[in-house]
Amino acid sequence: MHKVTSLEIAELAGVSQSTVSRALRKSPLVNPETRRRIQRIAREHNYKVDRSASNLRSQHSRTIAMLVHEESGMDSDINPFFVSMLASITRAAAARNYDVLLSFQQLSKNWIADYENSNKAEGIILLGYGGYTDYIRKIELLDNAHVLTWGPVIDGQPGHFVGCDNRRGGYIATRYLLELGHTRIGFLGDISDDCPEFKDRYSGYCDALLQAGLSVDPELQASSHSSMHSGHLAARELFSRGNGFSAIFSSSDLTALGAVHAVQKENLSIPEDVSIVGFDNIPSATHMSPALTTVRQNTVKAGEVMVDTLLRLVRGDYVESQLIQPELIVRDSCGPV
Amino acid sequence: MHKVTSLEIAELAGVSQSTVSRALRKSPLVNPETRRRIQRIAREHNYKVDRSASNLRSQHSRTIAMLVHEESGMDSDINPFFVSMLASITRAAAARNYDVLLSFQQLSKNWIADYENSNKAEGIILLGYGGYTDYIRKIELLDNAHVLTWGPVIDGQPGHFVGCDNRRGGYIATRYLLELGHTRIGFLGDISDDCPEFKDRYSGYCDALLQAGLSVDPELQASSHSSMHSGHLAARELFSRGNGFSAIFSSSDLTALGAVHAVQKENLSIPEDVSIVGFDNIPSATHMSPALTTVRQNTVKAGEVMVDTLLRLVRGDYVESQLIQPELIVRDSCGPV
DNA sequence: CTGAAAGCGCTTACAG
DNA sequence: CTGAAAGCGCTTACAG
Repeated sequence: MHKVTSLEIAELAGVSQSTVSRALRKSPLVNPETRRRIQRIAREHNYKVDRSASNLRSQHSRTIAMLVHEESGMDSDINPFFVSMLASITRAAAARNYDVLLSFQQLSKNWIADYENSNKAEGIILLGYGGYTDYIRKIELLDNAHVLTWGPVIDGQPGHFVGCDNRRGGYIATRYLLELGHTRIGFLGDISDDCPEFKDRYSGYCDALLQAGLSVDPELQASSHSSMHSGHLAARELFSRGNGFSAIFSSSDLTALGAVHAVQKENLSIPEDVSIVGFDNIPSATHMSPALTTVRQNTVKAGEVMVDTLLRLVRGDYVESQLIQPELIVRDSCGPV
Repeated sequence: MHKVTSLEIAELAGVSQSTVSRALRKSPLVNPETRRRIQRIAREHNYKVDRSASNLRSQHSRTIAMLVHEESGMDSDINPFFVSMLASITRAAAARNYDVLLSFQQLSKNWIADYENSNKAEGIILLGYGGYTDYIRKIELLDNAHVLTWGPVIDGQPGHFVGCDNRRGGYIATRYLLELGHTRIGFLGDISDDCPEFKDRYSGYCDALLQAGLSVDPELQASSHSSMHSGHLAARELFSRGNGFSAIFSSSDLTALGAVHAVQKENLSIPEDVSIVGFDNIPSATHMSPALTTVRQNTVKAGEVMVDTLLRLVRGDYVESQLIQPELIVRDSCGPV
């Protein structure tokens, strides 16, 4: 199959190659009628501008790279939330005429440098989970590169971040449970410095309790990372402590899914005996029974903000970390105490 | 930040630009010592070959495109199985020095043509679900393009496919349940022509039953596509028919997850009252309780086979559809009748 | 509004 | 084993 070039389109249209190039780039310099004719001929011949040539000449790849990194290897639960983010970012990029290169790997300084130095991508979006402290150490080495991370937004941290207002998310979830009359509310999630996002959700949980005149009982918190298995274990630990609780705020939906199993194993009903609120609004949250009340992180918006922010970074504009506002989605997993 | 070129590396190394190019491409023509020196200098200056220039000159993009398409829009369950495939394909491509462009969108003839005509990608991998009949109609329009699909392998179908030996998978799952003494085995999955993969799994199920001297009871089959919600409904339908069964073979793990919920809602225990076998071996299958016995589709192998097959297609080699052999993973969700 | 021309940074056939 | 040179297919400054 012969490859059509702009020169051939030019001959067919009876104009110069430069005019073809201008016409297809919608340059205002070209006579509208000429432009239309050229576009028609290009379409008829399935002509597409060669991206390598275009990139080389213009020194822009119009491509961003998306790196999904995991500390723990591939056999862990991949959080469906990240899959949504992946899709949103890809769509947002497409809408701005950018392509997305995908890579799954450990985070390495080389990988990042390679993508920019080789002109494969103008900037990089990092999605992942795992230890924050390790992570931030690697990010520090990269401050010249155009790298944007989905994650916790913390004052003074190196690098550029976009993330959810986790504290606010924790607050609205807990306040909702308080309004239903619950006073003994469990919290499922790792609140160490290595998980600042969960820690912030916990802070919001504490804010709500204190504001309601209640105290925070550390016995009601059980560590869990974002997986069904881990959530199941954490909920069981809460039960085994025997302190009694009528509601659970789970720092992720996957964790909540595991907790639901644990509750049902105790022959308790949701929401009659135990109310549960999750975090993320993954697709399964709608489909499980009872449908899960949860805190939605707006992935569509997040994807757009991330792409726009990255492109500003690429242009050299000043960029601040940004917070996406979460929102409570009320479904069937919570009831009055 | 100044961009380093091969010409500058050449000056630093005291050789010509062509020699730098050869050295970095590991050409045997270059004196080994010279090559090492050039490589060292390139490394020290963070030099990376400009991909646009390299691609333009060599007329190869060393990139494949991966299109994840959905009939049903983004708010459906994304099957974790596809996420594994995505990751495996990306890793396999990376191992072969290929980049992966990602796109989520409806399947369109244009999209495909654009990627090849613009030299963005040498070939395309299609991952998705939804109606097979619609799908095959679109594939038929593309037979010149380098497109490979993960899906059902059917004699005489247009296009190029790699898929799991679904019939065999259905057979080994059902045979295992038969060996445990089950004779009334439910099947969850859509067996219409629009879902040839599930239909094949059902054929394998029938094979095993017939081979054991049992007949196939259509009342024991309930339609379901691959989601928790749909699996939950299908299992409930099976219960409501009141025919009695002691085991369920579910045509996907997501469906099995929904069925587990339905069984537990009936106050029945797994595996004491009902045994369940799934299909896919998604990460949650390990983590749920009881851990799910399932048919594993080897996504790592599948990713490698897909990339290799696509690259052969790109080279113009003759390519046959290929089957990946499934394997039964025994966990805790099945017991003797 | 249009064309001729330069040049982006490589790869590789050709000559030695 | 090495270098000089052509050329991949565009974009865009320059001249008209």
